[in-house]
Amino acid sequence: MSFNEGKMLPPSFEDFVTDYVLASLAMNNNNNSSTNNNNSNSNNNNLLSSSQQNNAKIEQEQPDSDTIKMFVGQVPRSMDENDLRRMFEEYGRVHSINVLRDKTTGASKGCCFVTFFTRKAALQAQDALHNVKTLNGMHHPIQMKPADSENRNERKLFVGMLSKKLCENDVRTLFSGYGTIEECTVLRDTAGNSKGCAFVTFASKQSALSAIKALHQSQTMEGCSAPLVVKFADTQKEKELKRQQQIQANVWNALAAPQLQTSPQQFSPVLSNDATSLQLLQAMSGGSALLPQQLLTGAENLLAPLGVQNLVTLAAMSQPTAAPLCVANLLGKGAGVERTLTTGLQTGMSTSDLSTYGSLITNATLNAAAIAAAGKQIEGPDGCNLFIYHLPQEFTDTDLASTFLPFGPVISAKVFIDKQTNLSKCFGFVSFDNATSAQQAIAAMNGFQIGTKRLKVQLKRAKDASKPY
DNA sequence: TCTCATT
Repeated sequence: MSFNEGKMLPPSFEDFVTDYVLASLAMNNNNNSSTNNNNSNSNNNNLLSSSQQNNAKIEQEQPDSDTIKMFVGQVPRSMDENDLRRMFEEYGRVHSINVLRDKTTGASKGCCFVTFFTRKAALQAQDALHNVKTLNGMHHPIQMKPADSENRNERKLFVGMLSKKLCENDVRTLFSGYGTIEECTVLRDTAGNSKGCAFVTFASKQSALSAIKALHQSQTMEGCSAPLVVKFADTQKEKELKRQQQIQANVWNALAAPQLQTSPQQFSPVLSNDATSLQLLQAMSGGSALLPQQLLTGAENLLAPLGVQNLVTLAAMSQPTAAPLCVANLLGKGAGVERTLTTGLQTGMSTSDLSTYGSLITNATLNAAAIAAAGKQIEGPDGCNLFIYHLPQEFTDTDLASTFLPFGPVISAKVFIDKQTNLSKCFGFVSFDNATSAQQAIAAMNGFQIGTKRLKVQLKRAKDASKPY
């Protein structure tokens, strides 16, 4: 699906972060390189027409059957299909090129596939470019190799707890007895030192399995705290999962930070400050390779002053299906990026007006405190009372109230405290004055992950529900 | 201790 199709869904928070950051970077790039007179501004417009042209060519003439489709990495994001075609055509006629792009933003992911008409041209290009030529602005040379076949992941091993003294050839030697090695890479830091782990891809899955059987935990290498690890490398899905967990961990760090008591005024200045917002987004997105490293350091500290009151904001932003607050609008506006998000859970919430948003938060915080101060639990009508389980240990009545206030008028919020220990039992009740708000809160917050646990948010059983008659 | 990217 193209990013400029009319029926586009509201972008996920992840995509928004990417979009926002890319837009910011793009603006900087344009400013910095205004003398270059490059055409990166019009990339998106060119995209559709160029790929249509490619499609037309594909129908007319087939490449040789033994040609190799190549994957090409370390491509500047500013290069489009036309730029790349020009580069590759030095090595032979190019059948097709496609730049890998973010589905939502259309921004290049910094890599592409290229298919030459002949195998020979593909290999010539690889010879001339792979680890040889470094494209403008890149810190590493072009990486060019046959595109991954679908089953590559099940032939690819991750090797951990490897002595840092071993180089690629040492690792190859170690694994050579189990089958043909297609690729072997030792992971290194920027200084070129081994990170103590490697990837080894065998030509067959059977070889990979043999290597695991024979080598996993077979020895403890020099300088390693645990025996050698040999296992299948993470799949794309697993990496995505880990990334999500990292996001939640960052959210959790923000919430569990010691400075939980914040004044209501603190929130809107944070949002109105572009640099801080960016850092907040980075911390929540688990960081991104796109981002300058120095901005990432200390992001958790920056998050701390936000406090628990904004769990719902964080929840909304990291969970695409639930977006009760339109923070994206505000940030987009602040960065000079036009974006429209029409989620409007409650009337008036979809405003792009920063001051309105600030006062919403302020009111919510004050209300939350007031509700918590009311003390004991009040029941709403049937269908308006929620049972919430897996709350963070430190969560207070006020936190609970402010978490659920954006979904509607909360008349009561109570975390249950163990009488013996005075500690939270990690569950509580929230009551709204209407059932719709309760349903919206369930839709948005049930399953929201904090650390390794997920909030359980469901209707509290009606008082007489347990009675069988 | 999972690469910068794999439609």
